[in-house]
Amino acid sequence: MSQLEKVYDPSHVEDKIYKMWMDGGYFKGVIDPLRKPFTIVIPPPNVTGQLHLGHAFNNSLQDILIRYKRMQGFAALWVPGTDHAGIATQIKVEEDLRNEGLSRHDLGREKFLERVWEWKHLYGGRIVEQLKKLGSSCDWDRERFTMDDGCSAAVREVFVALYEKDLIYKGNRIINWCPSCTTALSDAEVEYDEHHGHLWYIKYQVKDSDEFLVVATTRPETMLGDTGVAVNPADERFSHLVGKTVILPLMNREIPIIADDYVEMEFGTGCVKMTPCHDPNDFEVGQRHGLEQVLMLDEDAKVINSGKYNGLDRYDARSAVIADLEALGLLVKTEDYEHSLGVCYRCDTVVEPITSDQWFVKMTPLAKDAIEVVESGETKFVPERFTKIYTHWMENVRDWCISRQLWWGHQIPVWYCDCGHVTVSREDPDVCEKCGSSDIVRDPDVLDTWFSSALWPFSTLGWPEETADMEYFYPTDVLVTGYDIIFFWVARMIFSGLEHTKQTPFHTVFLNGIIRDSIGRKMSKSLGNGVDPIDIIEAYGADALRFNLVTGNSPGNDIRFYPERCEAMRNFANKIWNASRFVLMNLDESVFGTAAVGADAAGAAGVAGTATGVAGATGAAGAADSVAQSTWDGALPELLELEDKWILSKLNTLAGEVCDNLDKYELGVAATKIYDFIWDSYCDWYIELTKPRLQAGGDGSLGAQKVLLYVLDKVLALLHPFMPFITEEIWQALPLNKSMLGDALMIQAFPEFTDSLHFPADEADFESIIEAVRAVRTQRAAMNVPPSRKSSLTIVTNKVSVFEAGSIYLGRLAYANDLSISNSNPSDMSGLVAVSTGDARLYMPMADLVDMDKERERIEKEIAKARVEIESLEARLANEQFTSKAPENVVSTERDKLEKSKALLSNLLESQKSL
RNA sequence: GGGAGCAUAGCUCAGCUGGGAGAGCACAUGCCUUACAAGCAUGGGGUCACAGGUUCAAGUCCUGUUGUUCCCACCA
Repeated sequence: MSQLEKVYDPSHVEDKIYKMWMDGGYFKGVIDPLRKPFTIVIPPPNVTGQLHLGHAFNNSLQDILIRYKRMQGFAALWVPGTDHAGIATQIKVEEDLRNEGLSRHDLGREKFLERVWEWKHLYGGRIVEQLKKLGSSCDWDRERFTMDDGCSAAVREVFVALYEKDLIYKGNRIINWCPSCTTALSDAEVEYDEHHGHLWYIKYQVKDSDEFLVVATTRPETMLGDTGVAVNPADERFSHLVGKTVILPLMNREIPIIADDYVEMEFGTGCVKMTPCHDPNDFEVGQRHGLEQVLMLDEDAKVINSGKYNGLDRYDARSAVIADLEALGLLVKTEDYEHSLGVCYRCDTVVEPITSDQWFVKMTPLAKDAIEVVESGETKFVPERFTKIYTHWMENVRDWCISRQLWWGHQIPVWYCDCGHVTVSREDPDVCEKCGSSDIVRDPDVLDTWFSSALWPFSTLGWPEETADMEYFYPTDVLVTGYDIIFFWVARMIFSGLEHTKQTPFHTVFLNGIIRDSIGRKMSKSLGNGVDPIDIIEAYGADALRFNLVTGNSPGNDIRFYPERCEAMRNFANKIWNASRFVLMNLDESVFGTAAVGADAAGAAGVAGTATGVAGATGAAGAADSVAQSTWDGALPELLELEDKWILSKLNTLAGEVCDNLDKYELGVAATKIYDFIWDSYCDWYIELTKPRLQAGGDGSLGAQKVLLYVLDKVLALLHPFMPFITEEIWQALPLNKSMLGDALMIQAFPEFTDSLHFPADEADFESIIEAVRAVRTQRAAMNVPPSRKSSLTIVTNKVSVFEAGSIYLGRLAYANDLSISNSNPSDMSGLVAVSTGDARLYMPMADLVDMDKERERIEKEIAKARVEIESLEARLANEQFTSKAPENVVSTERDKLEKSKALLSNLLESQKSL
């Protein structure tokens, strides 16, 4: 009857289903006063970027949460968008230009920016399309870009507001300079790598004396900019020299010897050369002591202000300086030295600390509330341990350098006038606001990319306008991102949200780890160990990729990625596919009416059709049109068999636990439970159990069909957030009352726990049957009996009615051709092999197949084991400490165990008699 | 110099608020049992890093040790 293919092929399904969702408008976040909103904003990927596994992971998590909440009835909104990624994007376009033999300066600012926009239009859609391949249910009508008009307006508003509150200032301070990107960087944008370098010891002669001071340095070329030598005030070795001067070698400059606590007496020689323009510490010491500032490197890290060294690259200058010092006999010694070096997070170039005029955000006043809101629990981190990392950073944060010497980005809204006045304005001014001169020049710098990202949760919803979206969807709910950008992004969103909207931008920060390769290395371009998610999707399907990423790991932990693991997940998808195929092909047309027809229709439009190449023609419309319909009201049969209650009760428990896990962000645990239920409980047991009923026909068969379909429907809903494509594809084929339910699984109600389907006693009864079946199978396997060899089976049990209820399938599961169930031993025990469980003894006439001596040995062992178990349980229950202190349910569980062990022992002893 | 994570089956990892260890892959044996061989059944394999402690009860909580990874930090 069913024409569904035997093997699930995601490539014929996913695009079609995605289009169906889009056409249905199911991703739209709709303002509905009757519903609660649930909002997630995407961490905007770089507009020039390509999807990597980190994106795939992060966006899978977001999609799971948003689909779950949507199915729960929330007005779910997932806001997508991309980031202009100042440095990264500018570098790429400049690379392009370089291939044409041009630099950005050849084009000029305006032309260059045109080029970047062109680039953006060309590649900006790529990553968005890749996100769709993953199944991301974003509201694409609300897609934003950090440099679109709205976001730019937000940036402008924030800059001016902070300036007016005196929280933004311009200052000449020491900053991190990337000579390759030729821009300033914030502290967060510098990464520190261990580096083996040297420590050079250089002699500085004290003026008018034959004494020398020896300084140690890792960057000898910076001596060209030295303006002092510092010693510790308590250091008696040098106290007589403080206040005197030394002659700076090579430059022959007279510089003072000063005393400052910053100097550690034990380190090096106890004397530190002071280069205020090129070292953050020296800068501060210099400020305290009024040291002169000599800048000795320009923006390309070439030497300036240093006579014959001018124009040398910093490393050439280092060699030259060392050679000259050595020639003069001033180089005392050179030691190998391990130290950390700051490099640019975009291009890995060693950064230079340089004094420079830059714009800064004052952090201390902003950090205060941002700490408070996290410590009070108003904003929570999941996992919780990241709270400490965040607060520690926030408590020690320094002012944020926000100006960048780039062209691609939000240009700083500041205009300078010859009169000295600085105009900072929300609107582009024509004249100086003070003197009225039209001769004003705009600050050429742009803002740090993260300045605009920091506003993302509200700029995307229309702020600073008072939009309906802002009103309804803000604050957002959960921010899902990698722990590696807590400082760059999360922290800055929190203080920005608090400062500008007076609210925390989200109540939960759900952090995910880093994806590593199979041997634990970070994936990187330079290592070439990256895996393209699109390749994985093509090979195994998006559902398999998602399931791989989300199972087997816990929140905040890194993941090693094994493509082979996707195979297991693809197999799981195939398992569901075939189980569904089984259910569909067994539904009775006369009862499910249009159902069977509908199932076929969907199958034809979906898989069977695609397999014959018709898919393209029918496409998404085909799937939507062929939604299976049924007149079945969805009600369970009045008479539920034991196994029906068992599976329904397990499903019910599962639904409760999955909701619970998802609410606690334990996505992996939830996914694993669904996996186990589908594969183990539903496929390996329940479907097998229904086969005899389905073959027998009648009410029993119909009941089984309804339960099969009911459970499949619910479990597809449970699985849908994790594996959206295959679940939707199958659901479309299910004969349900879609006119009542709606046309897509993704908008069905998410199953939850209900008392009416909770049957613990029946579950336990059925477990007795499972246990008995397993015991028989184990014994047969031990005897090497193939399933094809049937035998009679005599079950002796005090749960006769339970086993009788299972008699229809017991024979099949235990490979028996003749079944007898009673509460007393068979009259003739000769030639029987027996296995025992707590509730039954099972006799098979296969004595000829076993070595009786070994069989006796086996039973002896089992008896001994049971006795040990009983002894231990009795001891525990006899312990007054245990019975009085342990909770009642634990004690009763132990009593049950004891009863069971005793029953098992008695069954073992009884079956021993037959040997 | 601070801080954090991790250490569980051959491999990769789950194990939520303490009640007697799981999955996937791998391995072994037997099966084409009419949904699925991308499958079914059965099995082997773990002093849960080490040492203390709390508790009636400890992979699970506390302390320390070792190994490992990472983050932060102004020691030239």
